Amino acid sequence: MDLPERKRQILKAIVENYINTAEPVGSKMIAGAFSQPISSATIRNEMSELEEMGFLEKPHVSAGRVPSYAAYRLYVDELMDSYRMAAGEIERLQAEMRSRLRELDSIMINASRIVSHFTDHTSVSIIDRAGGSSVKKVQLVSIDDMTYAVVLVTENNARNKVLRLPAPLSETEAAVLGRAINAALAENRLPAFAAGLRSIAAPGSGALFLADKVVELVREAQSETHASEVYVDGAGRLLSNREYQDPEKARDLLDYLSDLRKVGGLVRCRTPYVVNIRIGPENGEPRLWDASFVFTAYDIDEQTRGIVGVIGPTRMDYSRTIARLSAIARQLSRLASGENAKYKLKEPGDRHE
Amino acid sequence: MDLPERKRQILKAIVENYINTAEPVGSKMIAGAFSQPISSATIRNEMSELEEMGFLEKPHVSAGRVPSYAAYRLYVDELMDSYRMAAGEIERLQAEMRSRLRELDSIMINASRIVSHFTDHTSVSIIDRAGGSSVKKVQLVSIDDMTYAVVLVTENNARNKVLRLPAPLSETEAAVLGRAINAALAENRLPAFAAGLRSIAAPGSGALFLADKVVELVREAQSETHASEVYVDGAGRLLSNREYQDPEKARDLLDYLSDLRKVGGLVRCRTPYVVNIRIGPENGEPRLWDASFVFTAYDIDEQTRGIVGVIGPTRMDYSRTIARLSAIARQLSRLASGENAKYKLKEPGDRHE
DNA sequence: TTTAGCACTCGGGGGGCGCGAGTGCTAAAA
DNA sequence: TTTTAGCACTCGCGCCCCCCGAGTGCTAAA
Repeated sequence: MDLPERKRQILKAIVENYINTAEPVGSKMIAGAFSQPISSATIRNEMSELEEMGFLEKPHVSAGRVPSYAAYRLYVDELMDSYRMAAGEIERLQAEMRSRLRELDSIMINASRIVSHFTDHTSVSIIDRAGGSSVKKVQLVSIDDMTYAVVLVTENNARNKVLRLPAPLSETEAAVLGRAINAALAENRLPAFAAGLRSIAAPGSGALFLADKVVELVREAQSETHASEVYVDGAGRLLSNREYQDPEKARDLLDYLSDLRKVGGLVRCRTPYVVNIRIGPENGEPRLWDASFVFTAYDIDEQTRGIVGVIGPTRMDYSRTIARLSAIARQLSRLASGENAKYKLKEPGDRHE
Repeated sequence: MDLPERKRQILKAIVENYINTAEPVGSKMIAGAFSQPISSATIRNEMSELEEMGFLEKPHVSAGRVPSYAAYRLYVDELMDSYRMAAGEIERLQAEMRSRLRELDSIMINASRIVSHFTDHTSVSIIDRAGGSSVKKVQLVSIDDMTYAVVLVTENNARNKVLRLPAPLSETEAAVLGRAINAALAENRLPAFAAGLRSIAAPGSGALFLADKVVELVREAQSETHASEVYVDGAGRLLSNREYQDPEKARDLLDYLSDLRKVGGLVRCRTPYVVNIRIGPENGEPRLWDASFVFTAYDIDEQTRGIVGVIGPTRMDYSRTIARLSAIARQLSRLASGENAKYKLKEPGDRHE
């Protein structure tokens, strides 16, 4: 973007002012904010040009100007200073994270809580199994002869699902079935195995039902992020923003956020530790047109990636948010990979797109 | 409550009117609603008596009256007609539930969703392990030699937690440890076993760490409802109510709801299929003073109880909510116990307190 | 005991008004 | 040519005021 230096400075000042005050910015305000004195008339000229270029908008004739989406985009791409967290902030963050994140599988919920708390925005936390979480092992755990827990063991996580069988299955039968399933799984011919079983076993038998379910669960585990792996926290903080004082708007957004599958689908982010920013319409989803979604990924292991992000008004303090998010992501990754960081970590605010 | 019949009718009409309109109710309004003609002056006399008795309040001199908490209490206890769901409604409910609730352990999340959808209120869903969920079996599943999933099998559910060990532990060692733990668990001397292990095993060894963690997890499983077993859905629906148009109030309540532990603590409900109603201050929690919490429990098994409920303004349509909630609870229990209902089920709206 | 009538109360909505922030334009200064 | 000062103009917002009307309590008659 080959915008003359002075226009850039003016635009930057306007965006930052608006971020802080949520009120349209006038020419005098900006004139006062410059080091070398410059008259408000000059600013006005520049501003009306910036408006023609599509960076500013007027809510009405005699109010100041408000940044457009294009302005925010330019701001985060080129104008924004990167914010560095003070030592104290970082310490508080680390302390809080250490105390909360003792177990690996509570990472998601707690990450969400921490992000929301430290950024003062509504947060989203997602587990993303890139290309599927290659199930390594399946364990059938008998609860009673009609009820089994299927434990799927993946790279460094496990999850279980409890199923009720249509017909009883003894523990020894289950053990046999379990071995067969794992053998099939290792050779990657699980669906074939289940199909084969269908011709042998009695229809409606517990073993057949269980085998089918396992195939389904494994497939599910390997495909998309699913709802149980999306978590939203701090929804109430949305309401603190002036733009969501209108209950209609807030309601729309909250409703959207409670559809976790959709929220999970928002994220297409493959490069870890790069902070992604989606401003307004860039999100696709109409209900997010006046919201921004800022998120970043962290590695949990080679197959699994966590994503944390915040949702707030387009007028959010991007540079603070970015700094905090990436600090949190680095910490998370460090904790997830057991302190002995296998992955090269970037400095906060290094890159974003 | 020995209130004369006419006063009861008037109070009932006022409460119902207010539930529908959210606006203070005047004497004429009520006079018109009666079958035998009765003058507004008479109503006014009655109303001012009801006010003295603490059932009505005046927002200001020249508005109508608004029911007090006591009035809602009396209303749900004695005045309210019980609402019966139409056949169509029940069918839709059952269809939706069948399609959503295939797996047992997704009950909580989906129950919440269904309740929110059918009652049009914010819903809460909790798993309550009355007196602890007696862990029947512990399974150690190796992910790699530094990482294990501990699967706790309870009456008819399972949950797992992934732990990273301080030192490696082979799969065969884990199997031995697993057997020992289960033996100890069966005889209810698990803590003693872990303590004994401490004197034999090397400090900092994987086995010791794991054993300690298992003890901790079992204890945790046996104690309180914990955060991962509380789920809130449809938070946005709060904002549809006139009383939460004020973002301040809405924010307070949403913040409260996002503290899941606290929400879990709200519920002290031991009798299943009885709809409990906590009106305003009855909830204890100050942030719920102008909200009502209506909930009911359903049996999952002898040890485990699910709780579903809704949170809304004190002016909520109690009788519809009660009918729907108890229909949902009965369905849930039926599904959870595999259609062959072991528990005697009540009719909807039968009892509540 | 009920009812009609009446004076009184106030909250809320609408209209009018003035303030002030902000703009665009023009003309002079740099 | 660019910057700046000056000025007329616009218009949203807050303020005040006032009136309307729903609703009340009281009193006196049925």
